[in-house]
Amino acid sequence: MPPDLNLRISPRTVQQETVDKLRLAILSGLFQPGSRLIESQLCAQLGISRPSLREALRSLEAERLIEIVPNRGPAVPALSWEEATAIYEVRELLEVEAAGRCALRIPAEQLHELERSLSAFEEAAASHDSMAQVTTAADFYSIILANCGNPILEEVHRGLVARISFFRGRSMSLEGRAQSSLAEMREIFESIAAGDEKAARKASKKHLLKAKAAAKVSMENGI
Amino acid sequence: MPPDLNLRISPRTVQQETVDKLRLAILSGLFQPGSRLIESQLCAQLGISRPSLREALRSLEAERLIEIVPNRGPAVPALSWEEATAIYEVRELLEVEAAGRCALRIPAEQLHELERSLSAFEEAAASHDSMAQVTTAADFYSIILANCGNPILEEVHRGLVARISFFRGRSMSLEGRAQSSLAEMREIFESIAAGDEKAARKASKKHLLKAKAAAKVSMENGI
DNA sequence: ATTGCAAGAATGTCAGACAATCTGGTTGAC
DNA sequence: GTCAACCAGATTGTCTGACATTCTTGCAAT
Repeated sequence: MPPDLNLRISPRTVQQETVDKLRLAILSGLFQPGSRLIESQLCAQLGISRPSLREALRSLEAERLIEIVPNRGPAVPALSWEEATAIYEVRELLEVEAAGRCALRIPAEQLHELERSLSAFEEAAASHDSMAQVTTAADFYSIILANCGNPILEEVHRGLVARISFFRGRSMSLEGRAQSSLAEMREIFESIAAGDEKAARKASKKHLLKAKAAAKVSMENGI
Repeated sequence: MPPDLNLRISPRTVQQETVDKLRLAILSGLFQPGSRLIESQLCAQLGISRPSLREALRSLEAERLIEIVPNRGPAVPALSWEEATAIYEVRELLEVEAAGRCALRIPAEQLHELERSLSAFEEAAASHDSMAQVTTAADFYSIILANCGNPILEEVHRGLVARISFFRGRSMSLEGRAQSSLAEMREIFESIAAGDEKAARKASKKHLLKAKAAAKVSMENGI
């Protein structure tokens, strides 16, 4: 038997496409937090039937990207500051651990990729494009999480980060935040490159605390 | 405006009931890992329609309790040891943190409840009823997670524990594991009762490492 | 202005249908 | 006898349509 090349491309189903489209719409802020989603409208816009849409909505509900109240339907939850804080705290736990592990085990090639993503963020930071900043910063952390050696850590982290995407855009556009963030990320990168677990943990923790503080400021100013 | 009394009991929908029933069936081991779930059979057994069932299955898929491969349908995933290890590692992160926080902030009444749950486990451990042991041990940790002050920590933890429920039953029935577990849990409880964060973390970590080792042994022996 | 009600909108749930895909066993060729 | 192709049944993916229940909203009445 030839090795399983995983060539059997699993066909993308309507429900998968729909979940992806809706997730993207939520993460990019197309649906305002607090706004309700009307099934019939979404069906028409996406060109799919109600059963398919409802399956997709259940997936997103389980991801906590939307809330479905019986007889009221789905809505994008408005994150309270307490909830956001709780998420930031768990994120800290995970990211610090991931950064520490990464320092001990990241392969050279992936380290190079991490460096490239840092450069991409540097460019975005200079360009004052806060959307690009969020994306490239997310890439940076994705690489760290992907190389920490624990796929569950990565999976849980991705789920949590998605839920606070709303804040990330806002906080990144704070005066000076991008530059500060860049310095912190560079410190993380260099600690990992040096294989210094302890320094990587410390730098990662510092970065997250500052990010949390920035998110708080932006929230208090924001609304 | 009067405070939100949350008296509006949200009606339980068919899909919620179904998710709960199926989740219970999976966690209790009624569906063997690796076995496929046939929609038509489940519909008949549960007395519901296919759309409702499929919504429930999507929820469980997002919880990672089942896997749905396009055109092959849902199945209970057979956890590999690597995956289980990864889950145990993240669980350790979360539980250690929760135990530490708990030591600093648990209210007296909840502490008492924790003590009661410890007694319940003690009783179960003496009775050689491994099902009761798993349940009561889960209760014990639920109380800790519920009082750590971070609902996200609790939520993520619950999701992870559900995925390794299969192992928990097996490892708890190992010779002497229940008694050993009891001693470890008592140590955790006493650290928390004393308000000693550091000790609580340490005890919690020790407990998890042993649980992981027990799970490994039971897995290697098991199949 | 507040309350109550009625029309409309939206959701929860079901039944039935059909095409696409997978599975397993049978047939046929070598 | 073994292996490959193939066919029938089973199963899933998706849609349409329908209807009862529940929520929302605007209007009317006090």
